[in-house]
Amino acid sequence: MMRNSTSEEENKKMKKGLWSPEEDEKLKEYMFGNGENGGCWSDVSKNAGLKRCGKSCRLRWINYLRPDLKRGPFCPVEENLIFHLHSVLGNKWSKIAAHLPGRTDNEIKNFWNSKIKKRLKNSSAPSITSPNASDSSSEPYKDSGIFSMQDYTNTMSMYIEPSSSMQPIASYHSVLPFDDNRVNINSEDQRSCFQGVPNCWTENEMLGNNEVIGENLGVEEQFVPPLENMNMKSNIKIQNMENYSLFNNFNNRNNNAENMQTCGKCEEGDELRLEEWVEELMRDVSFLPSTYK
DNA sequence: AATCCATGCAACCGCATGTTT
DNA sequence: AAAACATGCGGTTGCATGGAT
Repeated sequence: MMRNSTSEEENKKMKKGLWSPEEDEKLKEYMFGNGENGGCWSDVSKNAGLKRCGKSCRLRWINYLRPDLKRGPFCPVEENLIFHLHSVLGNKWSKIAAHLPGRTDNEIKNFWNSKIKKRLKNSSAPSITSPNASDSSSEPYKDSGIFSMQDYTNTMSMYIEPSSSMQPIASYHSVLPFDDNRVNINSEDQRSCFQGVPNCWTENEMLGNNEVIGENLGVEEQFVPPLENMNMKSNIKIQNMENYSLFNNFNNRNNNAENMQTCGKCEEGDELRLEEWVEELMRDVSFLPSTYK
């Protein structure tokens, strides 16, 4: 990385506040001509003839001018995805945004702070940031209008019933534990939620039945059930160790039989309460990046 | 018509982290 | 190893807008 002589004094002279259409044009023109790798952001600012600091240019490009951005309101599918991912990742907006093609971390953060927080506040639901995993009687968010526990439980069964193929957490199919908004990607409305998903993807790929999704998610992704949302008394019968391993080792890009490690001390045929299963899962989190521990 | 208030969103700020010298 | 700088992230702020009074 080349150093730059961007002094404090220079930064003070930089313009702040809203971007004018002219400034947008300049930045777009430069970025289309040079690409995001055409230099460091302070160079972008200079070369594009903008009196903005590099940081401001970067933000404007990433959050507003990028051609692959999807504007407009969040569809129910996206809302559910955000909700679900937030329950797993917390306020890791950039990580959440990585699962929503065409959406920015800022957009999602704003959405969360305005819409979802309000909805949760209006309901009597407990705070999302203070899950009480041991309280089996609670049904968080039950009355928040965001999802029903029954739906959630049904969806969880998708993960844990060997009869169904295990779905990675961020597959678009598996992230619909809420509402009646089962995804029907044949519907134009729902399909529009997937702008940014490569056109070549098949329905299966969009629904997560393909390693393309896993590849797309990156190596850091893994299935981490949102503890606060679970019916901890549900029973899981481990009938298919392959799926159980796959479930627990989604972070492993190469989910082949040789590479699979088991997580916890479960064996085929074991019957676990979900509560126990989660304990098992959380006991062995050595594969998780430190940020998740 | 004027004012107040709530809301949504764009942008800034400070900090952490990574890279280069 | 330390300093300087760039980048990225999350929290926060402030402005624009629209609805209510």
